Amino acid sequence: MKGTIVAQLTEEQRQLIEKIGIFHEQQGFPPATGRIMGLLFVSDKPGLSFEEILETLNISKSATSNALNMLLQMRVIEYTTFPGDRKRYFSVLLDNWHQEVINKMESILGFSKLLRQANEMRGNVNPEMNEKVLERIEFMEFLSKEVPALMQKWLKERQK
Amino acid sequence: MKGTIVAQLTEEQRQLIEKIGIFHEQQGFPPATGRIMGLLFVSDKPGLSFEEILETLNISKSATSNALNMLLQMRVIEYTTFPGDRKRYFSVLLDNWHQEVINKMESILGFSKLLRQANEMRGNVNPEMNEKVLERIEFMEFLSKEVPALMQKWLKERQK
DNA sequence: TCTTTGGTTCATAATTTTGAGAACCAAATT
DNA sequence: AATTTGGTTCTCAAAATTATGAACCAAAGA
Repeated sequence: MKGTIVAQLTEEQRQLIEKIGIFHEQQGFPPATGRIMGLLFVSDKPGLSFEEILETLNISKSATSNALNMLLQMRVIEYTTFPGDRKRYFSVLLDNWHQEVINKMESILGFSKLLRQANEMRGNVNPEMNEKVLERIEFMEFLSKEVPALMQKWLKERQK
Repeated sequence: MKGTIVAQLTEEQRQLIEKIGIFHEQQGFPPATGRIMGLLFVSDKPGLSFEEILETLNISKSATSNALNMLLQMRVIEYTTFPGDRKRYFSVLLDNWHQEVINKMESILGFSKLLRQANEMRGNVNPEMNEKVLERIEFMEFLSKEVPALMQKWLKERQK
């Protein structure tokens, strides 16, 4: 990994990377990890190597390694390889919205199960609260029930 | 605030509070703040005072104050007062799912705007990526467009 | 076999977050 | 006027998170 000179970013690009980074931080990503997402979205290359990422963002090797592995494990990025080239070229995984929505729904459903437990545990001391909590549970369940149909509708709509 | 003896929690309740707390941590709440949400969901009282919260969860006054103010500001809890009683009685805000969904959609829409910028900035060097990113943008926009109708459907469905 | 490449892992430093405890304060009570 | 109540705010310590730099390593190339 010699000191390759990497195409520098414009101020515009830099700013957008930071904004995308901040969005990801708000979703629970560590800063450097969010910035990598920003870079991968902003870059016009089909894939960026470990080295390019590290140099363009000025982060250390270890931070880069950890961040990339985290993003791979979360299935939000992917990489391509080429014969005769040991490098991996990372890019945003763009085909996973389906799975992402499903995961979100599962998380919501998990919470609704906890609320159901809470409702049972509370007994009928406060029926008004039980009812309201139940309403919320049912709304969550309604959402997860409806979402598959919504995704179908989307697929149909953009097919045209 | 004298050393009032507060109804202790069962082990079952304690565990459920922790689970609800962990769910909230995953959504970005600090631990104590998540636990307060757990307590408010599990408790069968219509509202818990500052003192009761602090004593049942064994957290400090300052942590309690900060957490409650944070939750109030996020509009996930509310409080009731009674004439001749200076205390506030805190409870989970249960009527805000509508606003919560709207907020989430706005956040998603904000991200889609960033992606649109990224697409413009990239130009047409990598048309395949542009197209996939655009697809994702449009999916997000589709979601925000469909969600109001979905909420209407929910309202209708549970009216019956 | 020796070196380079493309990373990973480890120890540790810097930063951020979180919470405790004490001081403080205004309104109500004595 | 003094005290109590229901908190808030400040300072600081502990803990957790994030990132650095160096050491390390396996595969490939010279």
